[in-house]
Amino acid sequence: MSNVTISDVARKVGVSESTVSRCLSGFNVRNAEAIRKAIKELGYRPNLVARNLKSGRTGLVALIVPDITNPFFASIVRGAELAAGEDYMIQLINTGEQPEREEWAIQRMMGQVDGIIYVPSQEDSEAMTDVTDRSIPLVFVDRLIKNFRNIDSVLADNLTGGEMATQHLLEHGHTKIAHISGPLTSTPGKERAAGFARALKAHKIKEDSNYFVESDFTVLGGYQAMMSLLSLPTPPTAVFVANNQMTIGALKALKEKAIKTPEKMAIIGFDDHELTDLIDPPLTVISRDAHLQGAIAMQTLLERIKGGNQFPPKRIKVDVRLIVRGSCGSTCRHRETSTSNANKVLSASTRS
Amino acid sequence: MSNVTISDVARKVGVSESTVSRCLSGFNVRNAEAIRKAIKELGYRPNLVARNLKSGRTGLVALIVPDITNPFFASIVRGAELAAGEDYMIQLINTGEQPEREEWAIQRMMGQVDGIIYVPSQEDSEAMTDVTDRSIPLVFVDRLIKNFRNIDSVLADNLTGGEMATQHLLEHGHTKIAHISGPLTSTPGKERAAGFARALKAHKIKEDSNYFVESDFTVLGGYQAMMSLLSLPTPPTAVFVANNQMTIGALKALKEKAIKTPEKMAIIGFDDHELTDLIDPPLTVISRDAHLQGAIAMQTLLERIKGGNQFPPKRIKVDVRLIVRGSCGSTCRHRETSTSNANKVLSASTRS
DNA sequence: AAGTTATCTGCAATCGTTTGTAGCAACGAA
DNA sequence: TTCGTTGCTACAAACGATTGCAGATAACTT
Repeated sequence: MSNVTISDVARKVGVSESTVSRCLSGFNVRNAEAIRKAIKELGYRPNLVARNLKSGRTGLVALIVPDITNPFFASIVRGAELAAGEDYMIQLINTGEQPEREEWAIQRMMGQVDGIIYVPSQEDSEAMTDVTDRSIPLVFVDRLIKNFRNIDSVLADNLTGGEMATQHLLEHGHTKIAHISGPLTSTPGKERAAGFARALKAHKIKEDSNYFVESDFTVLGGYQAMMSLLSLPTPPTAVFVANNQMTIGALKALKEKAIKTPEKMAIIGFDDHELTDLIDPPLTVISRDAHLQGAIAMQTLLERIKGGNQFPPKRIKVDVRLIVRGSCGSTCRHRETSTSNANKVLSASTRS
Repeated sequence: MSNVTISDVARKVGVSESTVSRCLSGFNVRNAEAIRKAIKELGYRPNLVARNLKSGRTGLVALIVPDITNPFFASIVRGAELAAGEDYMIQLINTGEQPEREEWAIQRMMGQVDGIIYVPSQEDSEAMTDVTDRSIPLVFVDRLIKNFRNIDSVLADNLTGGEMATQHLLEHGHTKIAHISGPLTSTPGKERAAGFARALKAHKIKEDSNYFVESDFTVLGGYQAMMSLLSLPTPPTAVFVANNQMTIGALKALKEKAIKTPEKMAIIGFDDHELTDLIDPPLTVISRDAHLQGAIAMQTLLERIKGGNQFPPKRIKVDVRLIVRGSCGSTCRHRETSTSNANKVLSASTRS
């Protein structure tokens, strides 16, 4: 509602609009003082929309995430924001994992933002095909859409993560190990499940389909999945849960059934949480630097916005690490193992 | 980067730009079919920036919060987004409780958004005075800035909350009760501390300045505060912590010192958390509906955007309630007490 | 003092839409 | 036939800034 425009300022000082404009952009101007004074007195503030129309850029980046209430995504957003600096602001959209809403959001964002950082819910999404046509920079984070082969992405090393988690349970002597997976239509769901399978195979343990429950990354889903595992004739003695929300649900189920952890049931989660070392027992997890992941995504996007399609699509994977606490049985506390020690480096290794 | 404009479409069909424009806005147009076809073929998408310039509105609302990583603020944002519907999108800014960044953000937002929802960090902020001059709709959430008397706000009933928390500890027989407060320069910090004081007074317990630690709403702050309480010659037997982050810190301190809760130290927090019933012992808290608070804020803002300053400033307070778990001693589990039962109603009671 | 350069200024076009106004055709009513 | 109405359409003027261009002024040079 900026009532006062640049021409008001110009008129008051007695110069042309262009002079005021140039004064604002830092050029040398004769009546600079008077102009600044008039600007202050009138309370003039440049209309960014008009400026954007002329310049063709908006200084806005859309961040499309499933649910900001999930601390993991909140960290991604925070990391991205910090990496954006003062040049770009963030437009946030929660999709609730609903593909229709994702499509709506993308459609609506195009032509209003300079780029999009996108956490899609499903790997196969036909509806998104026309998005690529439009030449708006896009970066996938955490998950991707399969038929978009030429798009930048910043994922985690989910395969190794799933493998490490399962391996850890195996090392504690478990053989009846279950996996509560995310949707197998999503990148992390699929990859973590693959890591689970690979670790079992390496130890020559045949997969029991009863011990594999595909869920939906939600608290409720995790709760139900754990409940169904507990109702098996011979329940597992250890569970690898594929994300933080489902782990919470699973823990609630264990608590409700008064099942002792780790004695009766060892549990390992994916993605850490500020409270994980306060719960009973402290939760062992596979973790990664979500902040970093968001920052890299933003950095990649900004390069793409500046540089266009000059460089080939990047496919970055950030490292995961094992944080051992108490929920898988006795080990020295707080041992941390990382897939590499380049974890904190912003220029993370680009693989494959 | 929308290369193709409305005039490209017009030329292709052989009509004027205005006809295409009217077709898009739903008017009856002779060659509607041909126009729609051309739009599809050319991949035309209206330039929202240009449209906004003409219409004078951007369809954007800024949400300025301290830290989206705090689940409480994440819920506020989520609630606000849902209340915004499809008409308004959300632009998110984290301030990290830094007043300079808040000021920068506000300055930058004005002229780019239609309204601002704002969680300020300090009650006295001189720097913000020129913000009111500009007639851009603004709503305070959770906290406010004092010298802005004529601005809408959606706060919580902090006074009652602080009182209820302290009262709860008193009912468990505690007399040596400490308070880890937020910054007394912030609305909730001040009001919750006032509630604490009022409850003590009502029970004729004189305040011990050793038992009052002013902290900063952060995990680290809560940790340090609890540590300092524990190092007192006669430590308190119960603590009321003024927000969720500090409570986490305080719990970490207790855990580190291996102090049993609630036997050696009862603790009650402010604001709930998905994990509070999984920690050991489950945490008793004062809680409120953050989702609702965000939704009401957005609703108020939209009314203000539409209606201007026709109606007087609203000062809304949402109710708080006590959620009893285990951290204050044995009571029946999961008892809930609310200041009123109108909690879930979107049109919350407007007081004072 | 005259010529050359450097510095600043205003005009007008532009970014991509929307929208008021006037013109035009078609139609029914008198 | 003529007049008023209706229903579309095109033209052009906005919205509020930026910017190339040419003209004006000032500041040097010789």
